[in-house]
Amino acid sequence: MLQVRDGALQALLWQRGREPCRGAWALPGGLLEQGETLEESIRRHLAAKVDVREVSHLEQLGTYSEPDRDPTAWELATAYLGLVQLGLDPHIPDDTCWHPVDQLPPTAFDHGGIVLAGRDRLRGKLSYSNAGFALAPSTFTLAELREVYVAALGYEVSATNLRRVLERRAVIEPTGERRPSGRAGGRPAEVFRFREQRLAITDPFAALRPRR
Amino acid sequence: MLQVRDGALQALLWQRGREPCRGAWALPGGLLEQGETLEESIRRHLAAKVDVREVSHLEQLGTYSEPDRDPTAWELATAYLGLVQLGLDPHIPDDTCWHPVDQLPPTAFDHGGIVLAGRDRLRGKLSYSNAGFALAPSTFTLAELREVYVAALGYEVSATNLRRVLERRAVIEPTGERRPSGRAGGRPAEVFRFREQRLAITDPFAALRPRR
DNA sequence: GTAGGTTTTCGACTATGAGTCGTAAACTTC
DNA sequence: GAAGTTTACGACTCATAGTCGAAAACCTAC
Repeated sequence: MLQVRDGALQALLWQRGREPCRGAWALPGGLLEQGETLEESIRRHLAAKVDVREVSHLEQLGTYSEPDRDPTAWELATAYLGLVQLGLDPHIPDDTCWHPVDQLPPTAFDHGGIVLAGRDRLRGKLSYSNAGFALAPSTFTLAELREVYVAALGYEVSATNLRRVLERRAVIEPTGERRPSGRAGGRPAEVFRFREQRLAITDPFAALRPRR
Repeated sequence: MLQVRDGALQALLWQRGREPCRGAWALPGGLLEQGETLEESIRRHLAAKVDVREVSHLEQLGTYSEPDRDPTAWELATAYLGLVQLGLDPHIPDDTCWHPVDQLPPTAFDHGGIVLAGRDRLRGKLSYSNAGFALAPSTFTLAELREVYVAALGYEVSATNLRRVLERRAVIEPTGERRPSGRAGGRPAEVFRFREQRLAITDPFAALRPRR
């Protein structure tokens, strides 16, 4: 579960109370039940930590099968990447906490690597899909959207470019509204929204494809 | 397992001899054993059908968990995408056969969808990675490489462009050799090779990233 | 040996998309 | 109203990709 908070991309982890890996931080999850889909299982276990309705996107990341990933038992794990929009602040239990993905605490099992894999997957998708919809609030100004992209990608992006690129690809559209900027005044910003609220690849690569 | 054969992208399938799905075409695979990695398991089962040393690339595709994907039992399956270079012709058993991915026969379970997912994954990676190394012969002329890309992508690509793009990204390099073209004569073609024989992302997106 | 046919290579031109920058627009506060 | 702040937008430049045509380098046949 990833979300942009305080200008940084953060992951939701909980601190294990018992062995193995007591005290280490782990991803939410648990065992699969009979006749259950992996996605159903993830949503069920996730529900113990957050309100699942606040998860705007969920996709399978990969299945980890190293025999020694759990020192006490032979267990496979299928990891999912979940995204929460900026601004939502789901209620979470006491043993649970958001951690910046670039400063992870000691993690249980291979969960640290999984978080980084999720981060990288997200970074890729931000460039060739409308994945931003799952991180940004439902409506936003360009300055706000820019902050989301900066936090998630880890490098500067220009608002001018961001607007041109996303508007040309028909990923975002203006709502027609305006929103006064912060307390310092200034020209009110246009309000935008994502056209789609589910993942769509933005016709990725003109590369190598004939024009007509 | 995908390979370009006869100018088309083809998948290796075997025909089931017994229920369930008797007579339908299935992907090679089988059950995971204790203490085994998923990749080890795939290689072990694959070895029953082909010489695994001829598989130039293998990556995890996804895990399928629909409860009714196998009508007789509740089973999860983790699918892998394997690639074989053009020109190799692995020895395969009698019940096994290559099928063009765009004209699949009736398939067992959800294997048809898995093949299409593998095809789409490949098509994406051809555009933003050096994945071509796993489909092309170890050395090749531009005309040959073009045929590989056309077969895999499903649309025309220009040899001029292909060369410029892949050379600029430092994905391929000339070997210095030349190879006389087909029987009709003509200027001998330069021989190229991929720089890397393992998957590498080709610094994907200048998009949104500052130049300096 | 030369002429004609074939295939590949390469340069020139064009189109498009992206990065940068500066200025205008539209507000706030004093 | 003046000064300050923030956003929007146009103009310019650069990089990359698509297209086309001519030249290069070979073959075969006469």
